[in-house]
Amino acid sequence: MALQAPKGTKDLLPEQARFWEYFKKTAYDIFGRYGYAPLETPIFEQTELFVRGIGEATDVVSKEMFQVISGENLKNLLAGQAIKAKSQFSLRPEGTAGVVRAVVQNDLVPQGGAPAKLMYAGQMFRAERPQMGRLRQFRQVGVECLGAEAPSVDAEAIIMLMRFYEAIGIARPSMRLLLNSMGCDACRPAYREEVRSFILDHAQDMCEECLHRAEINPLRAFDCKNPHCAEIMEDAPKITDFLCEECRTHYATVKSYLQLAGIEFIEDTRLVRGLDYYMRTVFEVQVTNGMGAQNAIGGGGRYDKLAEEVGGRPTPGLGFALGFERCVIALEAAGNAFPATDVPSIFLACVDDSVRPVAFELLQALRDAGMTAEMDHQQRSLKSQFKLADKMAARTVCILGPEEVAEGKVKVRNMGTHEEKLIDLEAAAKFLGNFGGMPYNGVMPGIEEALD
RNA sequence: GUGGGUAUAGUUCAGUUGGAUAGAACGCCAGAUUGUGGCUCUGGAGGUCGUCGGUUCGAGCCCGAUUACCCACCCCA
Repeated sequence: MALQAPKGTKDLLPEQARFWEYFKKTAYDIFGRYGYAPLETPIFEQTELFVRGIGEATDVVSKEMFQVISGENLKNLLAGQAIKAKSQFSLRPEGTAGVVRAVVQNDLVPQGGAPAKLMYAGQMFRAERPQMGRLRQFRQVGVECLGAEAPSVDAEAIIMLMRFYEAIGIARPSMRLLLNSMGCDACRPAYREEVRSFILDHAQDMCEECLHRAEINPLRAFDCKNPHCAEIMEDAPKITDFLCEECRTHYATVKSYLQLAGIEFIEDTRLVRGLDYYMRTVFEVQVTNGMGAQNAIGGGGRYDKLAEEVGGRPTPGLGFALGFERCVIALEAAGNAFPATDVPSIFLACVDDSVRPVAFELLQALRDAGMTAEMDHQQRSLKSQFKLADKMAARTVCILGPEEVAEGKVKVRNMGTHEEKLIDLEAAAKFLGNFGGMPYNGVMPGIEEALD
């Protein structure tokens, strides 16, 4: 059997790869207006960074990371030797930890300095069982703002996130923005305990999974898909009733900024994020139709303690990540095609094989002059060369036959108007440079005019 | 890690209770007066029916195993 791409990975075929480029560019354009600058971090990091940053008990860290190991260390490991912590690497399962590490390491938020606003785009890796909207290698675009605690940071991030979705063609009504506050070290522990005892009080009615959650991370019981559990959790204590004064004010301010900006949101007290570093503001954007089970196209929140966790000085942070592949699903489900990339091109058709060297030479000249040009490479008939030209949406076809070449000419055909003109081979590149950029149905200029 | 589903042409899929040369659409190739595309018409190429084994006079179809993919749980973007 032919070799295949690894499970859970996908090739981005040209159309999709182009869209990925467009997707990144659009994100960087929009986020750039909000002051975010690009940052590229390694695709693998010390495993310890993710363990400390994301949380040892999270699923992402405890069972979904791809380990990276050099051949030498693998040999040592198989021989029963330990690998130094500094040589234990994992492919990044998300972007935030690496960015925060880079901020700390490069001191991008010096004491008293302005916040560092950073954005990234790239592949993430999680060793999960693949399904719709869930791959082992997937692409995320994300932003991180380090060094500012104000709720305006949270609000503007959410605003630009929604702006981005609309810019790439996901209609506002098809999305819903969920918002919640998870409290902070001051108020969350008490709440957490409250939820834990609530679950234990209803132990006989809850699924086994939730009982397990009660001990590990009680808040995750809010995510349980079991309808019965969900029903019970409806009556569970709500985080919003437990927020401390600071968290309450922060949350209220974020909401008021969003309202000011006309961004609709749904307060969802059950929204809890699975990564340990989140606190205070958390949000998630979902698309409801055609997404399968994985309907979150983006999400994020505040993580004011993460920098310390990674060994830096206390630096508040906020960020989000959005999934490229899931956005593509949302776009396709809504019947939206990728933006067409209309590259006007020129095709050189050869009447017989004798003129191929001449065509080949002209082809390079056209490309050197900045045009997109192509010829047949399969000895096809003239007729099918024209079909090829059509397929690549060539506006112009140059016909080279023994007769033309003998006179040092080339015949230029406007595929829209069927107009044909004989011009000198030597002047062809210049002529086509002027003509090639014309609208499909445009009239060819006179030769003197074009060569002016 | 746990369930369920699918596997037939380049692609999307038909294929009746097991029966002779396995079909369609689209795509591809070639023609339809000379050296010229889109539309139309005609013809043609292309399949070890995922793989291995079993039942049977006979298997694309039934049984078992295996692999791959998909979907769901879980988790998350």
